[in-house]
Amino acid sequence: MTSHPLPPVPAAPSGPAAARPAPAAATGSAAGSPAAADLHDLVIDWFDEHARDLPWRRPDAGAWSVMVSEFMLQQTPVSRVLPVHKEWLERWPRPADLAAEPPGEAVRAWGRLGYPRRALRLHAAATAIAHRHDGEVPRDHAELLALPGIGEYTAAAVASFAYGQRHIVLDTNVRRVFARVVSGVQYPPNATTAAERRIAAALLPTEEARAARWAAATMELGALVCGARSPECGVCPVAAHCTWRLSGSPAHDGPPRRGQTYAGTDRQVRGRLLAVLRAAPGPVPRSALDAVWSDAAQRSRALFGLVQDGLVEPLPGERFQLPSR
DNA sequence: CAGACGTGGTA
DNA sequence: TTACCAAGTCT
Repeated sequence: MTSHPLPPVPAAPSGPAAARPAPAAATGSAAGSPAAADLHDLVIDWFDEHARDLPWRRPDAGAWSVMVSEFMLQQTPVSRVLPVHKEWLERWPRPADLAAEPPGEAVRAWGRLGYPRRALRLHAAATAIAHRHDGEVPRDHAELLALPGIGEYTAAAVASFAYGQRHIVLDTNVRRVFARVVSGVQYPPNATTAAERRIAAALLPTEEARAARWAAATMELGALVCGARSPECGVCPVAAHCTWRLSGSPAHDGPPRRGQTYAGTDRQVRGRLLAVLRAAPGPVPRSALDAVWSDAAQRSRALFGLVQDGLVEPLPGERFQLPSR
């Protein structure tokens, strides 16, 4: 089954509004349709053959490895997570190992992954696990959701990937795949909608292990084939079933999808400030922090914010360090 | 619900 | 070079 013969995929129409095949008009919920089972086979077979060999997917990877990877992968590419995840698991093999160190060490080891509050939350989550869950990453979705830094997606991802449970795992990759294959649009809405959850629920395989496999497979398909910028329909296992493609791959219409500026923002200043703290072995004087940004007002605002967020600890004598507790 | 929150790669 | 994008969460 690893050599599932992919059906030949006709080239996408390149001309203007060239004769488009009638959009497989809303054939209704894919729920009961036999097409659902077909999709499962096609995507899972593709996954069997093309899934990346990632550390947190190996048989010997425990729930903690999966959980750490999920935190790191929130808004950060796999390629950048790989080396840091390895360091973390070697240094802190279990939640209790991380919990035993000050949160500042988590922030320091987070390096340049970005969004360092995730490091703080992961440390807090590890502490909660050590104290209230006997050191074991909880299996229960609600208990996972109650941990800091774990939201709807991550709770479902850990329960599904680490424990093989049946959950709706809706991340940006899966949402994009469903938007195209099922809804026939290029991109999903900005925020997850009830309609998307309904589609995901209808498509989720009944059998538990298969549901977990499906979750990982659809995510991987979105990451490797059905990319945001360059969908490679030529190698897509479900191109023949893709509503978006069958309707001529219409471009996204509506308001711009995002708008994420960075240069000159408080975020950039925070990043520079924290970089100084991470590089220093101990407390640093305010003068060292003053050097990273010329605008004094913005600088102090950013520093204040970091202290408020618990990412920086102020010390007597105008000195600062990463949080010691 | 919109906006804040880091960083670096790619088109 | 600018702009978008990368396995979200929290307020």
